[in-house]
Amino acid sequence: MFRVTFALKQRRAMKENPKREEILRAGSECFARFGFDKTTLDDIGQLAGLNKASLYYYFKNKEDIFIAVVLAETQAFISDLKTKTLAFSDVRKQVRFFLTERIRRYGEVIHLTKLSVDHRQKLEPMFDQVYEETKIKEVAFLTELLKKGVAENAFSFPEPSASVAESLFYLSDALKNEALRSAGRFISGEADFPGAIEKLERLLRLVFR
Amino acid sequence: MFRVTFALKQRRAMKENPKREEILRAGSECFARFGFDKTTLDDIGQLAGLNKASLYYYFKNKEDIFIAVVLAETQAFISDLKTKTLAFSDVRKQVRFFLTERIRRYGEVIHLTKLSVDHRQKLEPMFDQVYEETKIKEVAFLTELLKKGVAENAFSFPEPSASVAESLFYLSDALKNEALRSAGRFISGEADFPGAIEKLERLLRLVFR
DNA sequence: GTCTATACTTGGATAGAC
DNA sequence: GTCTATCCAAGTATAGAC
Repeated sequence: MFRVTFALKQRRAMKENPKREEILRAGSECFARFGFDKTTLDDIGQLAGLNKASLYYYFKNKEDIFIAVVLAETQAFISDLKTKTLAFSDVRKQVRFFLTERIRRYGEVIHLTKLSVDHRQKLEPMFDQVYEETKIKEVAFLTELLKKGVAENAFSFPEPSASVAESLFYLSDALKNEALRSAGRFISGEADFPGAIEKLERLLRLVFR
Repeated sequence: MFRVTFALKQRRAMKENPKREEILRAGSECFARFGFDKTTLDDIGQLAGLNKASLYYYFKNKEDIFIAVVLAETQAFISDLKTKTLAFSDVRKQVRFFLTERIRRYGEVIHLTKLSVDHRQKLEPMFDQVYEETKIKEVAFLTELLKKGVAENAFSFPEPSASVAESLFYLSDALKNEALRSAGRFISGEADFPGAIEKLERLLRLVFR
């Protein structure tokens, strides 16, 4: 329910506000290059072709721009992940790709989370919110994949596909987060994503026999 | 003459001022990560373990720190280049490596030149100075290589080694700069150094028969 | 030599003209 | 909707205590 409201707001914002979109593009570029702290509203404004004061017409403050950027990037990330997943012909390969790729690709998006300790604490609730949003969609997608696999007799489970999907998703996520945490959370650099992917693949080999 | 004075100043500064050295290390790290504009004196001070006001005991201002960092990095770059060059046994290979490697390696040092247009104009004379400094040393080194090659009968020229060295050096430099300029000078990113190296190597094959 | 205090400049944010 | 003017906080730089 919240999800629907949210998605609608997003879609409307995107379709009916080209300037807002432009600001998001500018923000995304600046945050990626400089990180949150080192990005100024002048940076974003100049890139978007607007006076910095005008940014406040579209967003509450700098953090709000950042949140919107993270949200948009996450959305695009998931959307692209689904497309790439469905390009595989074999359902097992789809499941495997979806679960491992989201770990690997997380490393590419993570530049957005170059935050000072101060801002990290302030923005953490927002991250959790985006995270919950995304989780629901991802689990739903994975559930569809599994159901399809069961229907095609590619594999079978003693439990409902939805529960299996949730378990597998949490597994993938736990491995991703562990890789992150061991490298200092929200600090880019040296998270061992390849290690996490390797662990996950070994586990999938067991699950699929 | 200027060169000698300069080198002495450098050496004394390095040997007798461990704190100054520490500031340069801190500055180098910050400038590399954030660029000149986005680096604050607090960033450097904290990393060097000094109050930002104390930085002014060692340096005139922020630009002065930046200049010293560029100088030190350039020095280290050339010194390392010489060592790596002399590791080759064949004189021809030494010449070839020296001329191509300095193009390739320039790309790694270039992060230091992430400057706003404003600061770029202000600091350009300084860059030219460092550049002239370095050029003399590099040409001298290349001249030695060529003389050695001639003495060993590895190759011969109708002109003095010093003039040939200068010509070859300018060639290498022109190719480097062209690659830079086509990508927007002092902007890192997409300079075509591989292309420049390729051109140079083809030319060297002609020069050495 | 290093720091605190402070003058001056730039960045984040608001008010209000157009 | 967008901008100028303006407030307050952070950044650059200086003066001066210790």
